[in-house]
Amino acid sequence: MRDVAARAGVSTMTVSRALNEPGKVSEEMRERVLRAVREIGYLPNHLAGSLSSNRSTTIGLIVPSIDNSIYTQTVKGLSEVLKSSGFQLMIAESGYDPNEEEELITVFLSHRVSGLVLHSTEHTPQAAEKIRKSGIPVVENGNIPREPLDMVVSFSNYDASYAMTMHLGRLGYRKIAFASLYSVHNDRSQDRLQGYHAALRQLGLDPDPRIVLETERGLAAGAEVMARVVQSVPEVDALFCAGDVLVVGALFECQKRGWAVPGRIALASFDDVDLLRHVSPSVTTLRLPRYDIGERTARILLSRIMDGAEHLRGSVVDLKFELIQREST
Amino acid sequence: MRDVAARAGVSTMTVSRALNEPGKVSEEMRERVLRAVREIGYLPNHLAGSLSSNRSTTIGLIVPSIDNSIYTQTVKGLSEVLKSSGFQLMIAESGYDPNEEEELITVFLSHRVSGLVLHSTEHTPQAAEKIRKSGIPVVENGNIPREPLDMVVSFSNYDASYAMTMHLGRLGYRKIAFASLYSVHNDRSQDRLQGYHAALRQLGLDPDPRIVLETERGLAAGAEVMARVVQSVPEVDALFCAGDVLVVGALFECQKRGWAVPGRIALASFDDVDLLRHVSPSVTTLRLPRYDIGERTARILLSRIMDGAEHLRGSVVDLKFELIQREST
DNA sequence: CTGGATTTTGGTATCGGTAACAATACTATT
DNA sequence: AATAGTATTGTTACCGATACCAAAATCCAG
Repeated sequence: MRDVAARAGVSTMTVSRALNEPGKVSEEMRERVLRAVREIGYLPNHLAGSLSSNRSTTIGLIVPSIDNSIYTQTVKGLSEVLKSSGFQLMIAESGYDPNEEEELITVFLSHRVSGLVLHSTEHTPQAAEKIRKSGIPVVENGNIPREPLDMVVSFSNYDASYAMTMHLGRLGYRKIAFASLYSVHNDRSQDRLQGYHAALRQLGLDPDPRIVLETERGLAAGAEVMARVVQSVPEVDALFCAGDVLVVGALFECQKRGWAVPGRIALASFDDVDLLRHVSPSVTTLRLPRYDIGERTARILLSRIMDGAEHLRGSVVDLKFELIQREST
Repeated sequence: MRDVAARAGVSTMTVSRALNEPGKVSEEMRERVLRAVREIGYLPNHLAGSLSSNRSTTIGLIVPSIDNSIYTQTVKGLSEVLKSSGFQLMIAESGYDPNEEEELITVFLSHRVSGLVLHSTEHTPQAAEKIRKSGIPVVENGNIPREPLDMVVSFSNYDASYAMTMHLGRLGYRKIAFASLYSVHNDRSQDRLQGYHAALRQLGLDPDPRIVLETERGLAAGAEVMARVVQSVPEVDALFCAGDVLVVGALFECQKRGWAVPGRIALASFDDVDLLRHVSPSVTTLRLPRYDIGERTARILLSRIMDGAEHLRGSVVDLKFELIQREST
């Protein structure tokens, strides 16, 4: 930058202004500076800029696991909005471990990110304290937590799970099994389970621990769950797979065993991946606002960061989901 | 940091060393400093550190599209290795546009990333020039380009496509259709197409432009391609879907129409997603070293950055793929 | 044409660290 | 015990930008 200033015969301050606040510099100066920039091939140093101005243009994002396709839409939403405002995304994965998350938060804070997006809503007390102390805005967006750190943009896993279970009940299913991913350190899973139970109560159905299962991700796990449930509790007439692509594994298993869907057993899922519309029978599921979550998250963060919109602190955006009835129920 | 130094009664230099080069500081000092750090709740400022030392611990990654599950494994490999060395990942998407990519490279360079990972291997001349000028190490990992910018960690799309086409030929298929994603600004698609053609020549089969199609991503596109190919050229006996989950859409379409797979038509795919093993018939495909690519990319980058391993400049790591024969062919 | 208001430009300190070298304390050797 | 050698700590300058305030240039009404 020194070189640019020298070449253009102006001070570094003028160069800085020409680049960042073009309005505050005369037409002539601006052109002179820009020409010098081009001639020298000058590339501003963002680190120096951020350090000096005490503002940064990076946002930290922590997801439980990067190789999980359900986040990709959200990340895309985030990324697109942030990019249009010149912000950069730093991404890391916590492996569903709150301590790991705390560590990553520390790292991001030391990188002076100007905002944080957390997919998990379970945090260590120290993590919460560090964030509070740093004063930067945070958005949680995997769930609607009982005690938000700050802002929230999400749908309610509880409501969604409740809605689907109620839907199954209204369709006349009476022995509704429930499969989810492991709920340890996964409040999304926990809330889905609770929504399921609440709906059962509402429907006047008795909970049966034999048909409530937790498993790992993947098609094989879904198939395994399907087989186990039907064999241990033959009177089961529906299976609600509240996670990942479990339902597809379950469906394949039914096809293999010759169990009619929904004749023998109905199937419902949680996330509307493209696949569910194309399999046969097509699968009843919930359409979740994955992309919107990312987009809104970015917008609300940027409002806080750029416009200092303090009135948004602590705001909770509960985005709606949609239940899609298809052939499998 | 000033505060920490004061509290511990030492100079800032000693604090800096205690934190970053513990070996160069006496046991006693180290403890004194660490205690002060804890008491004050001091968080180092990475921006300042990087600026001062002219080293950073961030790596820039540019993928064509974030919401594409084929990258997630690679990103995971990258992320895990980088994290273990304290490096951070900045991710952005170029939307398959080289100009956009150039823009992002510029941004990353101004953030002083210490390395770049590019999934695309098609770049603007200016982008190449900027990278060269910056002197930072780069890894391309979506393909093996004819003229690498610097280092490459990938499998060969050409070889993989060639191998699968040859495989189909050896199995006796004579009218092999080929479907890929649009190849404009997508050298991976282009190379796959060339590999296909090379194999046809080797097999002594005539190319037929009517059965070489490009389409968009998604199941619907795969289904559409399937229907179109069979109807326009009934003698087709195999379809090689060289991209995304096209093959699944194609398979569903066959099931819907009652076309036996592989009786009426054989199906082969490019990427071994979990699904292909579980559908019926299971689908012949290529197992690509997605995770390994990320891992190796990270390792080779770190060698260059931390150990200054200049002998690695320009090295090309051609990771092997594996052809998995299943029921569909 | 002049004085004050306004716009444009520049000088200097500073952001929070680290590099490079200087100074001091400690060890080992003869 | 003296000296060279090594380990530890401190001093100072600087990384590359921006904030803050001062100075110069421009504008405009009276």
